[in-house]
Amino acid sequence: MPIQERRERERAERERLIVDAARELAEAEGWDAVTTRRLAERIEYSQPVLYSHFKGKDAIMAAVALDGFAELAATLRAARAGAADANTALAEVAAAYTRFAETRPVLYETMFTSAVDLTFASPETPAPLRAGFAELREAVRPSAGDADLDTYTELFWASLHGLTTLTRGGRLPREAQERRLALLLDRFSRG
Amino acid sequence: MPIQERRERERAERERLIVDAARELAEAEGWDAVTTRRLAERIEYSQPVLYSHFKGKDAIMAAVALDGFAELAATLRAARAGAADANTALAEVAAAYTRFAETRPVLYETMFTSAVDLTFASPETPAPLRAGFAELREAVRPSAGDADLDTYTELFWASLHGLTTLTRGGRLPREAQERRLALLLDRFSRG
DNA sequence: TTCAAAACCTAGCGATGCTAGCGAGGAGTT
DNA sequence: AACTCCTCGCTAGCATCGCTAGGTTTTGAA
Repeated sequence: MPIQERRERERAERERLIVDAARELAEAEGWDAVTTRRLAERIEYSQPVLYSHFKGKDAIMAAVALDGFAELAATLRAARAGAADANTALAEVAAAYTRFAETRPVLYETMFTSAVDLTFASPETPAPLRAGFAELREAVRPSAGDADLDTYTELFWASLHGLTTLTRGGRLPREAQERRLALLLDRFSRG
Repeated sequence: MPIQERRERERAERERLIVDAARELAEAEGWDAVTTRRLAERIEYSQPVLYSHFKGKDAIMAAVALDGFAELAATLRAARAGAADANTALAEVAAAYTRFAETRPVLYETMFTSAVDLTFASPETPAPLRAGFAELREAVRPSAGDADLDTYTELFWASLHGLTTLTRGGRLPREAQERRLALLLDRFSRG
């Protein structure tokens, strides 16, 4: 029955519409400005339609976060692929990471604040998260030495994450960010 | 006129009452459960009294955050003071930091989420923030080498912060936290 | 004792996330 | 082609939120 298929397709399209609209609004004005009423108006449907797709506003935020992880993974992949040797690859990946967080602050915050309770290095982790983690792992692999690779990757990710969030929150002076990154790479490059 | 003094004293006491009650409630049930109505009931005053002390709920959260920074600074100081040599001092400080974040998750999150827009290493920074930063700086000083000390401290702080927030958010497996910490110390201990 | 000025409370506003319940219109059956 | 059913999306409304206006009580001084 192709009718059922068409309906499912249309439903999927509308779900995409919701997530994209939510992300655009959030990135432009923050999540407080993304009310269910505004979001419904934006997609030209009524409010309750949102709840036939998502359990609530939190679930919409989680969907946006997942999109963000997919985009981050792609960004890191591109950065790593375009580098000549291992050390510049690591530097490029780190720079791409902070650039990503800097240019999409709301999206980045959503990715790490929303109630997605899944770990990075786990089998049941969503694919985009695993992909991003894998990119980082390959980037740090040459300098891991005899340390456990996953643990080493986690620490590197945590350092990048700490740098970006503290800088974004105004806790660290933004003008010294490059020096901090250089220091980080210095500590993580030499095996 | 001692009457005026008594009033100011009572006002200060009540403000303390508000902040403490807010913190207790938040640590027990999260900030969403800290409504202005519940908070007012808790301190046995009416709602508008809160607004004669603070501009809004955000300001109350900021006050709680500042208390948290003072407590963190004291914790770090105690950890550093009780260590024999430089390397164990650094390890003790790092352990105390993550323990602090682990045992007071809501407080810690408040400290870094609330809209306090002040940097660590700046003259106009509140004292508790400066004190905490100073403790970290002294802890990492012996291993800073020829790197800029403030930048080095900021990177160390950021790494600790990233580890705690990612672990708390469920992004990193909790059972490997000690190994990550050991790896961090390994990278930051040798000058 | 009177009076002005704080101090504080009751009541209510606008907005939020979310849901109940109804009506229209397409899908399937005879 | 007519009828039934059921999915879909809407209107309307609930409970609760942060916050504020306006009046009432209490307080300290004349």
